[in-house]
Amino acid sequence: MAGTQQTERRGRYDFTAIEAKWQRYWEEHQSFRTLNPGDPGADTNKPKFYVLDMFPYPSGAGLHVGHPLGYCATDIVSRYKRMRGFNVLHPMGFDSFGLPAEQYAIKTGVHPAVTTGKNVDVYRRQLKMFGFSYDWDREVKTSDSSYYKFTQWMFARMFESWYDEKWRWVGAEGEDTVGRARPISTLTAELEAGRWGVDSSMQPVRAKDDPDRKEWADLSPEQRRRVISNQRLAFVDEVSVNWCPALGTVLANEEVDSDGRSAIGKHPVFRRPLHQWMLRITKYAERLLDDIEGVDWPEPIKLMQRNWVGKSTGAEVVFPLADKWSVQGGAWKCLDDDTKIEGPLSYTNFPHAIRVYTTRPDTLFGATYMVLAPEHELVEQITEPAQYDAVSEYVAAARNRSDLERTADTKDKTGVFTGAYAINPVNGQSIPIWVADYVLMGYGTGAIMAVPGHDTRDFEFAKTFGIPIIAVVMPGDDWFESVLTAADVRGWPEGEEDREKIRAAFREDPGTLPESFVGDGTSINSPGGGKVEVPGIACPLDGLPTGEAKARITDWLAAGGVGRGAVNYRLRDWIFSRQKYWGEPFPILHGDDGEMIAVPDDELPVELPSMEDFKPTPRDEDDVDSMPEPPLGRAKEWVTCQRDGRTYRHDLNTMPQWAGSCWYYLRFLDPTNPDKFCDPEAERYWMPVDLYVGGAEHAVLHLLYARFWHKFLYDLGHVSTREPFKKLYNQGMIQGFAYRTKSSVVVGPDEVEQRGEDDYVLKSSGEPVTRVIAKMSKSLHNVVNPDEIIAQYGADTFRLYEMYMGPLDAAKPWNTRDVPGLFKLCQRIWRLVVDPETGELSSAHTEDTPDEATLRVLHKTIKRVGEELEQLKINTAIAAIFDFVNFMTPRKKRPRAALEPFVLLLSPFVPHLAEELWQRLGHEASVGEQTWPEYDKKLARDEEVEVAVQVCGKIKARVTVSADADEESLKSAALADESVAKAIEGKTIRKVIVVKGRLVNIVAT
RNA sequence: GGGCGAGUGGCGGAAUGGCAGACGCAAGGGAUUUAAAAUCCCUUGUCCGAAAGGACGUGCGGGUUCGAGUCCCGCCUCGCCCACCA
Repeated sequence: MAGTQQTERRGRYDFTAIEAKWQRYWEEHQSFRTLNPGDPGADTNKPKFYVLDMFPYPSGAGLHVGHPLGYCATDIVSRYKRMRGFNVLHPMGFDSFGLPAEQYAIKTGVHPAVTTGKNVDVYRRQLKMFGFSYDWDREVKTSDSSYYKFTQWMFARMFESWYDEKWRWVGAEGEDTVGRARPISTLTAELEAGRWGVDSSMQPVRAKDDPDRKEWADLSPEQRRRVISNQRLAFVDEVSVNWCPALGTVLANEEVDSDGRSAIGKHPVFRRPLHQWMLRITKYAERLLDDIEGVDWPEPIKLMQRNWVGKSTGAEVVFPLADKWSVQGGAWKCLDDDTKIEGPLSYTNFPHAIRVYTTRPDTLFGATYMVLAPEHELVEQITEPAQYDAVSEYVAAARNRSDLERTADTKDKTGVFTGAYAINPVNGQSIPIWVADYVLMGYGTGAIMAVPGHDTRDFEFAKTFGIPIIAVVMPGDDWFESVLTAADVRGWPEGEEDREKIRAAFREDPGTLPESFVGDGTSINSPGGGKVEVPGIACPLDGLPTGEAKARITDWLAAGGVGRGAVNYRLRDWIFSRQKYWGEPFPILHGDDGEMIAVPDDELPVELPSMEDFKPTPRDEDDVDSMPEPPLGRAKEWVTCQRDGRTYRHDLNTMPQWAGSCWYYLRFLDPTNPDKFCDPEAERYWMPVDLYVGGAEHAVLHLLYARFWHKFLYDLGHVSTREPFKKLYNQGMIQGFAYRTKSSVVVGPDEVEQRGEDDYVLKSSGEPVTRVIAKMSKSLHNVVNPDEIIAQYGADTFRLYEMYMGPLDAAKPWNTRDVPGLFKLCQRIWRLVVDPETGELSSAHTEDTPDEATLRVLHKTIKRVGEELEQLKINTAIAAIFDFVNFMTPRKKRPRAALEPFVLLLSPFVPHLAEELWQRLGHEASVGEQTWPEYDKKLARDEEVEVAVQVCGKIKARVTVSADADEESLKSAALADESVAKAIEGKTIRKVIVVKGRLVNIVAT
């Protein structure tokens, strides 16, 4: 008995020992160390391939099975590419600053530096367990001061740069580009030389573009400073944020629940305008849009980025306030004696007016009221005394509602009338001005002209408050038909005459229909000039199709000084500061007089001070209006510093979670460089990232921020590519099982008992439940920890299982029950080579030349695995491996010449097992250093194929023919078949379709 | 409300417009074994049939085509993202 066990042990597939052995080997031999150009021994003649994972955020829970999905895939690609002769860069690091670490630290009372360090160690240990071929010498952590030194350096560059929108230049990649970031010094040089001046809104302008400009020399130092800070790409501005007094901090929108309370602790959250650091990402909106077209990303992700930037075109229009202006003798006359107007009226200098943005200037004649956002600065000025109480009450209420609350129900429109009126510039009519929270301060100008006839929101509002609705665009018949059908309004008439009646009714009062018409059509009720005395020539639009009407009226607005064509983006500038402890400090010093300077490069990093008490200061929940002081404010010694005999204070904010991940892929190229974020030669060699794999949850924010950051570095000449990530691949989510009761309560697997096939009941009550697929979550107890799976089956099995679950980009449920199938595959592969009894090479092993059948299967497998890998179809590549093993298993002879190439094929998927087998087959060097096997085209292709024969599309027979049989011989072979003959008996052959190597279809009647 | 995906056996999933269900899991049968595990072999979409064989089958309804899981139109369900963006 003991003897049997011993021999069995000697030859069994001992994955624990094998995996430990080879992980040690790789480490000792530095198998995955990647050389940079210039390093001794580097071979830059080889093509490069940069495979990047989205580095993890090291939370306290450790890796879950979702993380390694993408990591397994990139590891397989890396190993494959190495064998294909590429220099492969495959690094890993940790995104170790951020809110969750701080929250965890607050909860446990342990300093975030300590918990983060521990978590990183856990993650690193887990990642190594999988046998991933990372170059661990290149590991980076965003919370290391040697790393964030450069995050700060880059921020300082943004602080000291402006965006020159007029700059035409040919970029490093040869494209002609308009607009780029340039150092602030270039702007001051232009201003000081008088080539540039400052326009009426204190924006720098070229001298030749604005004859009325102010000269730099005439500005006070204070004004000059303001002009410059308004141009910085990193700047401080007052913005409306979610302020939670109880937590003592500002929260991101994602951290506020739909009930307007904080996700953590359920404390009230208020909208407050606060000074925050902002990054001027909006300057890059157009380039972010343009360049997304040139990258190899999944189309849905590209679309999401486009939508996030949200470009729209239309016009900005001036609506003069009715009590300040009148229209006399074909000109605007200002009734306010104190107002002095210099020069002709234009969109930018028109005083006492509301400016709006619209995508539909063609509907101007249908504007029957206006709306200001509650935060709009004019609300206070224009509200009539009689309305004052109602308006301020409404504004106060809106102020305290979170964005989520405000947008939660979009059906019920609320608002109040200000008592004031504005003049519609196209027809001189006065229309009422309302305040309503359905207009957002952050988009366009924070004010709208409301056209209830042609906008769903305005339509609802107008119906609620009894405001007139005018039709100014006539839809086509389809629209009437669908609206009337949808609303179940009977009696859509048949005749032309009746159609005309419906159209007339719409023309008279579109409010009688169930919804507004928002599409394109033909302008009506827009007569223009003659009817009312207005300035300039109010151009008539009647009869014009929407597109033409837009163009015509935009020209008229510009000519009359009451508007101009405009482009708008949904994208906002990036709020870049947090009032937290665990993040990068800003490299900014504040002087007593409000002056801000960047910390000089040679004094970076600005180290995060070590603090015992890193918690935010909680405030009384009712203390809504006192400003939060960030935790860094308590590091008294750190805060103040002396420079040139003056006292400065460090900025107390820290950067958001996203900051470090904006450029980590660049640090991997040269991770220990103390002087530069990365050596330019290394950057030119490795960039761009050839394959970037990660979850779709980063589809917008991280990927947009990183692209912006990269483009900024590109503008300043620090990187050589316009885009950082050439190809992006989104791995799908790994889901878990859950169970739903009749009353739709979802419970986890631990509350359920399985009684039979697809038969589950609640343990507590015996109530039957059905199995459903749900997100893995702590509350459902369906989270799977990879450690357990690896302990039981090994890393190679784990890798195979995750890759075999389904397509890499699809969401799919984890089912532990399927894992043994892949373990069995490893064992079967093992036994193809090793005799399980003796541990020697299997007795079927032979040095003979493989027979033809074996060669054919082998070469087909080489072809299939390679082709599937190139397309990241790893699941079907593994299916090909199964096929090979299924073929080989029952064979009496397993020639070395067939097994060796197969082991090479295996090595990206199951690297430990492949190394062990390779060694047992008598090789010294690592399997990873071998060259990927080539297949013989002839052998990979079948000599004979079975072709289906259809009669009228129904399969009647199968015939075997030579693979390159031509159409004629295929046809005759098909017709020669008995059952085919029977099926067409007595019929005439109309047509024969022959698809070479596939099928023959005989059409007979 | 808008946008984008996806719906194929008991389950995970294959299938350049050309033989639906590769491969795996689960299930059933057999060999081996004192027995079990492991291993190896076979069966396994549904319905009718003893069998040969036949009919039906890719969420539902239409269409294009010699031929549709795949393309087009309309609907249903699920998932994800955005969400009053003027």
